[in-house]
Amino acid sequence: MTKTKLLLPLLQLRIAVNFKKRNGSRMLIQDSLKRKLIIQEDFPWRLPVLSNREEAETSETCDEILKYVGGVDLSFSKDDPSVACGTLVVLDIANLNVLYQDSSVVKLHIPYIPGFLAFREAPVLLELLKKMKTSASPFYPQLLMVDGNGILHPRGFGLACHLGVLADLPTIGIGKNLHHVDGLTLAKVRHCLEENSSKDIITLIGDSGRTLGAAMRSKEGSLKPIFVSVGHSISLATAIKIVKMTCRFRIPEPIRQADIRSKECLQKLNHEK
DNA sequence: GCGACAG
DNA sequence: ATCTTGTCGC
Repeated sequence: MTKTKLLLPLLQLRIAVNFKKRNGSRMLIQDSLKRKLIIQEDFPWRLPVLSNREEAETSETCDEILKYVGGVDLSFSKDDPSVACGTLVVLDIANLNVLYQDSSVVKLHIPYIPGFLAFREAPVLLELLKKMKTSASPFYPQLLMVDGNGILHPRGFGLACHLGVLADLPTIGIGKNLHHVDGLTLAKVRHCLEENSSKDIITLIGDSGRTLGAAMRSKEGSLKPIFVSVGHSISLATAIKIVKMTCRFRIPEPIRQADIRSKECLQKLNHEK
């Protein structure tokens, strides 16, 4: 009896120390990957003109035009939270049709810790991208939209940045909830949105003065915004344009489709059991 | 010390 | 992330 009363706190202490150590090394990894991060335009293509897309398709120039937009998301099993399905989709930005889809069911060993989402989710998604690249699919994305933040992150290096750097792809981070960072709070954001009710986008500037992203009412008259931030090799202005082009509903279509299809994948798996 | 904390 | 029904509206 007394033994357990003594050992329990010791075990908890050990666990807490290990937790701190692991996150410390993860912070170092984030800092070192961050040196490769590009926060400006760095891609070979240009945006399509959707109002007259016929013309854009057969443009006289030989410039590359953005067409293949990827989306990634994970869903989790309700029975076993360590079982997840990662999905990669690629849509045609001109009509938002799904051109490619692939899913992978995996067992996760790393827990979700705020600020360290990438260590849990990135491995599966990178594997899906790698598989697509090595299979020489003609639809390999020119840009990736990620379910999670970019530089809107405690150390300026969220999941979207992590994936962008490691996959060497332009990425855009999309948050469905605000990660409270650099003095930003939901109350402040709501206040700003109410003040400028004419605008559907407000820039998120932290206490440090840095521009971290944008809160965007992607659906007409919707109160709940989405949070757009730069992932890799793109500017916030371009990221916002692309998000607008891909929003049929509140969540941009590439991410929404990845979400829907990853859930379907788990459903099927459950059904087979 | 307390609260906050993407998915 | 996940558990959850109906319901109000275009």
